[in-house]
Amino acid sequence: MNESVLQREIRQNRPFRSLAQEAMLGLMRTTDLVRRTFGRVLERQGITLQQYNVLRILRGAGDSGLPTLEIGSRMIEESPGITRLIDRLEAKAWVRRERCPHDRRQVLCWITASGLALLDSLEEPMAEADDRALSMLSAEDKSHLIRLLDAIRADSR
Amino acid sequence: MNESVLQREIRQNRPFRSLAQEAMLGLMRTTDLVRRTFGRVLERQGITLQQYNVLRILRGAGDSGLPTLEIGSRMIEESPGITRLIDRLEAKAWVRRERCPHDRRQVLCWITASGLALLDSLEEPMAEADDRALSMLSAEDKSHLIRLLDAIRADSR
DNA sequence: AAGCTATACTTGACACGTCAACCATTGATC
DNA sequence: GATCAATGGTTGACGTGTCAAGTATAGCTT
Repeated sequence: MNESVLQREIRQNRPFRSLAQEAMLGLMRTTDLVRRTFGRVLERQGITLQQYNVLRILRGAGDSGLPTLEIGSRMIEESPGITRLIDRLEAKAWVRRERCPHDRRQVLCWITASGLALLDSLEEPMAEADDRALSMLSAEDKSHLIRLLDAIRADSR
Repeated sequence: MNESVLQREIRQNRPFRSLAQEAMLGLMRTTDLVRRTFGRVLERQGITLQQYNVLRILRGAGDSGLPTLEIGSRMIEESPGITRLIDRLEAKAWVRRERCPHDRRQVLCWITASGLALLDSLEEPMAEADDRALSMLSAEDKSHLIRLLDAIRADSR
């Protein structure tokens, strides 16, 4: 009877139903772990992972800005969360919002200069965190992991 | 210039800093996706993914039950969340709690008969969800994914 | 121009994760 | 046996994900 790594990790004697189950559980536990690792890097600057993601999306959008829901669709969330997330970013002056004159239903969002400065200061520590989190994998392993994950997402949409 | 799958997915023109960054982002997006898939299966029974995990842990513990924080440590969370999570499970009568007579600081938790029945009824739909989520991967792919994830967790602890 | 539907949010409610502060009980120390 | 630190849990506060319901604006239909 050979016990898997994960099984021992969660002190569960019941065997996995299938490879698929073991992989899904591993996926969730691994992601929770790395998410917390990144969270710790970011919390030093008073920012959360989701807020960081939004700022990066807005930086990518440049001067033209982005409507609220477009930001939401580039993350994975449903809409309602985005409004409040951006409320907090605006409160910290990392984001500026303005009702769009052409279509008054939309609210356009831009990253501010201080938001850009924040992202700059996080560039290096975050790159380090990425590398450290996967330092045990070879380049080939990382590429393979990327391909496997791409495949999972491609099919479940 | 060849654009990665993920890059197109998030409509971001900036290239990834590294393979590690691309893999991390892929990990988070993929997990969010599958988490929501499972969530939809479970919500039909009025239960969340975390509650489901706790019930499974308690089923594994059997008649001797488990102290509150021990449950927490088998999940990934910090302690405070567990108390309230179990409050909700107790409210739905899927879990029973009792202060431990030998060490009155501890609160032991057991899954109830109706909790067990709930798990039984979820066994099949959850197994199906696992398989469907990874149906595009061969057995070899799944094993490889499991190994890669195990390796990541083993080193970041 | 009035009415209808779709779009783009916004708000309220509830489940979680996480931190900090707190309370009760134990167990070791003096 | 009193004191004190450690252990096990709970509570409050805040950020977030998600659903359902509501509001304002656009744009098409008639």
